[in-house]
Amino acid sequence: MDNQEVAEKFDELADLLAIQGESSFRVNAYRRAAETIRGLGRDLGEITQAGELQKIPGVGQAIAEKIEQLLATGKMQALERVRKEVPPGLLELLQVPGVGPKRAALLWKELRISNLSKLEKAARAGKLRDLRGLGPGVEKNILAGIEALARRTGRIPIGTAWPLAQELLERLRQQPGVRAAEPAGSLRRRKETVGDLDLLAASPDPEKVLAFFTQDPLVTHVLAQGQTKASVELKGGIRAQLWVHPPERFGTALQYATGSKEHNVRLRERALDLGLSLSEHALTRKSGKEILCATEAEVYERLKLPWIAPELREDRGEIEAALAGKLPSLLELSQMTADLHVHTTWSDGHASILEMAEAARDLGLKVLAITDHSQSLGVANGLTPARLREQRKEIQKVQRQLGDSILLLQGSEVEVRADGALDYPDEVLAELDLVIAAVHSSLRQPREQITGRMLRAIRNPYVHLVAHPSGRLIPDREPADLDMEAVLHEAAEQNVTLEIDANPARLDLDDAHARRAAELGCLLAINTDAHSPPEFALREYGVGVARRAWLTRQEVVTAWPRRKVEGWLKRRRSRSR
DNA sequence: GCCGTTTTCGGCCCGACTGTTTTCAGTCG
Repeated sequence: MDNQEVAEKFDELADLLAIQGESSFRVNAYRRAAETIRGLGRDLGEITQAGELQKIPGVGQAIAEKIEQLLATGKMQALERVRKEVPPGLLELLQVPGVGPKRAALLWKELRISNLSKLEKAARAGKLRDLRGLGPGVEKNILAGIEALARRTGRIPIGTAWPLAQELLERLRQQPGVRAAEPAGSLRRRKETVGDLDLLAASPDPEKVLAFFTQDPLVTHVLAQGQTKASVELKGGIRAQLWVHPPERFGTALQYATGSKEHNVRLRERALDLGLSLSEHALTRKSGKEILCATEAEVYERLKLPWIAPELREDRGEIEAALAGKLPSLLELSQMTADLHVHTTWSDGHASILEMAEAARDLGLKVLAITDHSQSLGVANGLTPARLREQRKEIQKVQRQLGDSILLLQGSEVEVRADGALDYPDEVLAELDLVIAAVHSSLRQPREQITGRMLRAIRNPYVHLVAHPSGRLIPDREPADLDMEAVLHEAAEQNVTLEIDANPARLDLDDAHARRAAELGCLLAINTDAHSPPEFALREYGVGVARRAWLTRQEVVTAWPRRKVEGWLKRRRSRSR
């Protein structure tokens, strides 16, 4: 059972107990534990064996025992018990906007409603309005909620959400009176997927801005429009909401809307410790006097903290680090110097070596590795050793054409075969400047097999880098069942660098594993895996993952100066002699 | 259920909104 599954069990336990009317503090303790477990980047099994479960924040004796039980038996007694007491269908009721634990319990107790379809039937029959605390309004909202649920699109990949948000924000910024317009929520924190687009604007005249927003060409429906907030549906069913705050309160507003919820809870506790109350409108002294913050930096300053980058705001230790003066100096897009994984028309790319090299140079990159597919990947027109040698000549030709402005490397994205052997013999690998090992097939092998296969590839002395290690595709393909902790340890041991594939459909490694990799001493490389020049722009999503993983320039090979990258290539190679 | 250089017991974040109410409960973010 992996971390994700354990987290889901605790979330379920929390939901069920909430329906039972259990103390919200206890319920929250389970939810917090679930959230922390999701962000660990290290297998709970490992942590259990090391006897370190209770070192996880929010995990005490009781939760530690439940985790151990889950890992050992696949079940948790406490959960099994409440599952018997609460009809399982009640959990899906919680998905309906307007139905929380209290109402779910009421619906069950009074009307024996135990699943969504029964709820819908009862609502249509007008039976909900007679319940205590409910009325025709709630009934109508619940029906609307059920319909919204039915046409709900899943989470939106950041690669879709970010450009849409930028387009909306750009138009807002051009409106007179709009002093600032920024993304907020998980979008600003650069999560790999977002639920909706949270946008924030500063203006002394909110209603005018909101009216403009609801008229945007991207908007298909206006779901709600008040004095400070509007909620709309965009093409493709994506939801967006805009809050407009007065400029002098924009700092607290942006801080609040950026979240995460967990980070904000910690921040408000911090405020209370300092005799202040923090809300989206202001910091308030006990006397009732407000302290207004126009910028986020002022909010953090008033709380006697350095400004914390949005990507870190997940309550994964950033507050403690800030207090200790140990926040990392996060990697920035402008620091990127290299891309070590791109394709050309030699395999399945859409542009020539020259076109890719010029595009990279124009973006200011100093090193570019041409890494077309290896021979066994027939569908992608993989290169035989003979074609590989021809390609080398062309790369050299382009290098002469472009001169010193950018260093071109000949690499290859070499298939790791089902048994862990690489797709070229050693003498061919030895001719390459850069060898990337990558798994594209047999991704559903059992854990032991695919882990062993990956470890064998990492131990190959010619391998510099492992591409998109988990093989996942968002949202279509789950990651391979890898023992990632073993993979990261071996990579650290063998001095093999791990990729953060910047394509928003991959973002692989993910943030949690990238952070763990760095903790273990691995180096990382942010590559675009570009198949055409415009895809170099995807770098920023890889940088987002790296920042969420607390990475600094030092840990990211593709942010190093050219000389240092060359040294890195040789250092690995010297091990192979 | 967790947590503690104020505490091993008694706390545990904030406000808007909605619909139901005559002062508040529930939900949401």
